Amino acid sequence: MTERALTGLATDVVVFTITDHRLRVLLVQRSGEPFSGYWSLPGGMVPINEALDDCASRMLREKTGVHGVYLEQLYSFGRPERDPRGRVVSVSYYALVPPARLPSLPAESQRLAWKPVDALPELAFDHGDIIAMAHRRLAAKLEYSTIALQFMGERFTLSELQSVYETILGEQLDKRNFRKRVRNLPCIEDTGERFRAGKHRPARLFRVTRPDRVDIIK
Amino acid sequence: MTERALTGLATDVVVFTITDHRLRVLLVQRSGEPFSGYWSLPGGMVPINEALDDCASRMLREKTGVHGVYLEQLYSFGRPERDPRGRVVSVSYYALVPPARLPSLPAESQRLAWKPVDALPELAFDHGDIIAMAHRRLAAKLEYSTIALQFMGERFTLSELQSVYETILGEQLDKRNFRKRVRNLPCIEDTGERFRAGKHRPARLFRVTRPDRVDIIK
DNA sequence: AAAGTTAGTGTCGTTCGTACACTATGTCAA
DNA sequence: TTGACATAGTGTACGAACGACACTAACTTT
Repeated sequence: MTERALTGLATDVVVFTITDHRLRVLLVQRSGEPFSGYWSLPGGMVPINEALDDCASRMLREKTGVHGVYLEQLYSFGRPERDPRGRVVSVSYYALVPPARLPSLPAESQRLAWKPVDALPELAFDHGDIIAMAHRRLAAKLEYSTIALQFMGERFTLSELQSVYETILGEQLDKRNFRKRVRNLPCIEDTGERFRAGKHRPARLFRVTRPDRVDIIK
Repeated sequence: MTERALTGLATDVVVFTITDHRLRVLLVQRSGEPFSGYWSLPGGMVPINEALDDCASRMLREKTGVHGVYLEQLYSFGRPERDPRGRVVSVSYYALVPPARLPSLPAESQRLAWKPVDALPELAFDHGDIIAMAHRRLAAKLEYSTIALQFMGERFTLSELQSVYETILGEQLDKRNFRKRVRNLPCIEDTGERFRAGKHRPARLFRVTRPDRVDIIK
């Protein structure tokens, strides 16, 4: 049994993005003990004068350079044994980064990578539980909020949006029913424009009217 | 500006009950500074070796003697200025105590009281925010889970259950629609018994089949 | 001009939510 | 014993939302 002297408060952030039709999480490979070689969520200790939200936001910015994206507190994990070095309670958050705003990860650091949620490497601490809970929360929010729009860029097609839903839920959706649901959301608006890609009919481009807002539906 | 040296982790518990057709919260009147005379949630520092859930559960038991009731983590509040004495992050919980299990509060301590949520006294720290969030969460869960059953005793009438909904939501519900919804929940079962009270027709008594479980509906 | 590829659309049946008012069964008092 | 009182208990009809389901439209390439 390790000495239990240290005590601390950390934030960990589950940073989601979608690329290549897979939901991915930003992970850092640990170099020191404990869990050397294992992967962990970006996070760190909360400075004495920093709000929890600010700390999570800063963690995200320091690792990715991304700011101003959707960020929400998830849960606090506090099993005494979760960190073998001592008592560390983690206030966890999750963030959504649209693929269009993906930073190019610094090439030197192979220790930072976007790993698919359905094929995670070995994770340190209880970070597997944290990611699982974040994924559940995200999937649940798809059903009753407009949170999925946080993954979209400036303009997008309905097929792209549908693909986001399918990727997060892990199941196919009916195209006509999906469009029925989504077309009369007040926060989505048809720009008259079209988007051509490949040898087929071009798609209408849509825009989010209030990109910063996540509305609760119903 | 006060010295910001102290740092700590606390849990605070919003303990709900319903009596007299009002949703009530257990509050403690503070005697020392800061916020002397103000009311606050039962809570306290988390010991280094205690899990967060266990700590919240213990807080509840120490103040009320109640144990084994519904208890769920709510949110972590961590604005640096929330406690003027120093940095204290609060991992907040909420608990539901059925009126039937209400403890008789120790008569000596007038400092412990069940205050109606719609007429709260002056609250210390950010405890008003915590209670508001707990109330919102509870009301939201009424819609898509069987959480309201946590307020019921061993046997109960549908009118009593409806009253719980109405008290938490702060609005009247239609009796026939309510009964339609609730009658075919698999977790509610008609005991053949009747309950007579007053000079009117006696009501059927129901029972929860799995009192410990809260199911998600739909 | 034909083949390939994705975009885009409508109907029907079912279920769910909601609005709405009267009868049933007990107690109590005159 | 009977009538007044108080709460328990019940059904229907309408509109909205949801889910299953298959074909046509528009563009590119060869």
